[in-house]
Amino acid sequence: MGVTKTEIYKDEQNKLASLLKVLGHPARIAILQYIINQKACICNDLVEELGLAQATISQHLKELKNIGIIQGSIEGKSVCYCIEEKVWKQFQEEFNFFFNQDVKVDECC
Amino acid sequence: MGVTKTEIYKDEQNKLASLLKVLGHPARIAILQYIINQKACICNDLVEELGLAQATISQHLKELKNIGIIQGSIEGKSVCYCIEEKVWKQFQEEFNFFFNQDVKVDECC
DNA sequence: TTTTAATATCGTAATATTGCGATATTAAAA
DNA sequence: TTTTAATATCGCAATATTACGATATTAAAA
Repeated sequence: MGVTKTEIYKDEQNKLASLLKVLGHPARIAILQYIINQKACICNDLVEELGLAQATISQHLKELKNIGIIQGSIEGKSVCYCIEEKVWKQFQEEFNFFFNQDVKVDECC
Repeated sequence: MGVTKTEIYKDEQNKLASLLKVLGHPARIAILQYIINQKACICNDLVEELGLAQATISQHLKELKNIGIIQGSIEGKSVCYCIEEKVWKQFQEEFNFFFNQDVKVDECC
C-alpha cells in the first residue's frame, strides 16, 4: 500500500495529474511567479527571495525542469533559469481542455 | 523537516498550490471526469469504474468535497455526488489567472 | 424487526515528499 | 594555482499521502 496505482488510469489522467502534482506546492508556484516576473533568475536569487535552503530550492528547480516548464542555461558559474515558452503553452492548452469544459449537473444536486 | 513551510508564502500561493495538490492525483482526476460525464454518480459507481477499494474512493471523494469542487446529497441509502458549479467556475478563474498569463523570456535562454 | 446495501471512519502498513546539512562539482577571480 | 561562488547531489529525519481491511452508521427492503 501507499503506492498510487497508475496502471488503472488512462495515460492522459496520469499525465495531467502528475503535472498538477508538481505545481501543487507553494514553493514551486512562488518560483514560477518569480521567474515570470523577473523574466529569468538564478538559484541564489530564489534562495534569498524565499528563504529556503539552497539544497531545497535546487530540488524544486529540478522538479520543474523535469516536467519541462523551465529551462536552465549555464552562465559562467551560475545557471540562468527561465520559462520554456513552448511547454508553458502546451500546459495552458491541456489545463484549459480540462478545466474550461462546461459542466452540467444532475437534478439530484 | 518534512513539513511544507506555508508561513513563508503568500496566501494566494498557498491557496493555489493546495487546490492543485488535491487535483494532482489520477484517481481524483478520474473521479471528476466520471462525475462530469455522467452528470452525477454514487460512490459505488466509482468503486466499480475505477477498481479501488470503497474506503479509498470515499477518502478521495472527501478530499474533493473539502475543496468544495463536488457536493454530495443523500439519496436514500446512497449519496449522489455532483460538481459544484459555482466553485468549479471560481477555480476556472483562478487557474486561468495563473496559467493564461503571458510569459516573456530573458535573452539568456 | 431483521437483513441488506451504501457510505464513512478508524487504524495501520507501505511509500512518497519536504527540507536541510554536508559534500561534490565546476567555472570565474585573485 | 589557489580561492571563491554558484549549483547539484547525497543521505537522512520528519512528516504526509495512499490504499485497504475492519468496523460503524444509516436507511431502505424483506
